[in-house]
Amino acid sequence: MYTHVKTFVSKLVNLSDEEWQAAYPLIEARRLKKNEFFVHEGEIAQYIAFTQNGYLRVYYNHDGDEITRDISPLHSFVTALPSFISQTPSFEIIQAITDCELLVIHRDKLEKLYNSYINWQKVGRRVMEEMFVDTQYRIYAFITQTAEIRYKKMMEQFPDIFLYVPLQYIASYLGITSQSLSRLRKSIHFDK
Amino acid sequence: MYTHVKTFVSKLVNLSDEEWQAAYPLIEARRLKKNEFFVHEGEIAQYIAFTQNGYLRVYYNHDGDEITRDISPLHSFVTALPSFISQTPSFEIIQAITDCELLVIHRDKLEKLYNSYINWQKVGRRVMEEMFVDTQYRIYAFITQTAEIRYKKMMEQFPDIFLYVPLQYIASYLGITSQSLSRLRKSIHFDK
DNA sequence: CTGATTTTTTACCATTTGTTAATAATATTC
DNA sequence: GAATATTATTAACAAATGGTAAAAAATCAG
Repeated sequence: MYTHVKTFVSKLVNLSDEEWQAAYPLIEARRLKKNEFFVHEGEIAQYIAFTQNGYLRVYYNHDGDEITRDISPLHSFVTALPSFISQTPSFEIIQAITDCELLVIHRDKLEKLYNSYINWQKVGRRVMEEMFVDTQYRIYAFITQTAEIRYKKMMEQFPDIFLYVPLQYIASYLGITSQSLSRLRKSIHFDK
Repeated sequence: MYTHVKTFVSKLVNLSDEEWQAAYPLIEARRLKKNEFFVHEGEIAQYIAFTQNGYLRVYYNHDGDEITRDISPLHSFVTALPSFISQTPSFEIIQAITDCELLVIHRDKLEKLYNSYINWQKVGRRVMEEMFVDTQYRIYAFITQTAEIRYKKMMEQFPDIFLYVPLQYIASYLGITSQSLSRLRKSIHFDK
């Protein structure tokens, strides 16, 4: 059950059996059907999720458009961080793109884990560092690359996402309209 | 001497006097003249800085262009994180835009501090969380806003930066060429 | 299966931004 | 302060992307 999350975390921090044992009772399994919400708009995000299976989308409503900030890769941590950190209503919405199996932990229990084990605190720090670096690369991509290149690189890096995720979400993630993505895909096919 | 950094950190975590006392001997003051480097290309980033005074620019060389990922606000933490974390040669370059007064701490000493005090580990996590959230907002801005709006918001949020930082760096930070920024500034003036 | 809904594609034109090149303005150095 | 280097602006054209509307394709619900 914990295979994937242990693999993920072990790459960042080496935890003892005892430290893992302390965490297990705090973790819950949760299933989401496609289109179900993990965080509603205006709700205070109480949980952080690790995706065992399936894909989540993080987005918000902007003048009637849904702006997709993130499509979770398999086996990654997801939460509406601004809300989760400051316990304020979330403008970000998290929804299941496919049926999902999640491991989730409640904020209070995570806080307890953080405060009881310096190594879990360290996991929190290391996870955030990695997420920050990933986001930095995405900013570099926005500055230096055209939408076409961003699209091609995304296909290379996350080919699985294209099997399950509607193109309109991918377009928004890439920072373009779905019409632009269509045009771009067409021109790529003719290039070959 | 530590006023600004204490103000900054205290907003995230409450540290005891003892915890602060443990940190002081590990912190060094460093001055940089305008255009001096804090991290050279290819160097392994050994230090993280807090800007007491002055502005740093984080950028990298891309096909002969310098791509500015960050212009440090006053009183903020700066490092070339990918290099700092993994101790690999840095593709990111950090350079002083103005004369700077920095507080710096060596990676090994920071690591020691992290491993000795759970609350310092927590500071590391909280700083990363805030930086991650800031970066997320920047991604939303790239997706939803035109360069003109990004420029206007940057003027509101960091008016001081415009007093000291060449426009070409600001243009790159905004994801456009300096020519585009010029055109955009011109049209804004006529709007009023 | 079939009608309804959602998603994707297409087309046309408008807008934004990039590219190149030249000039103007500003800062730096001797 | 004059010469040099750097930075900022301008212009004309090209390329990328957006907006709107409609059609086509795919998916969903009963």
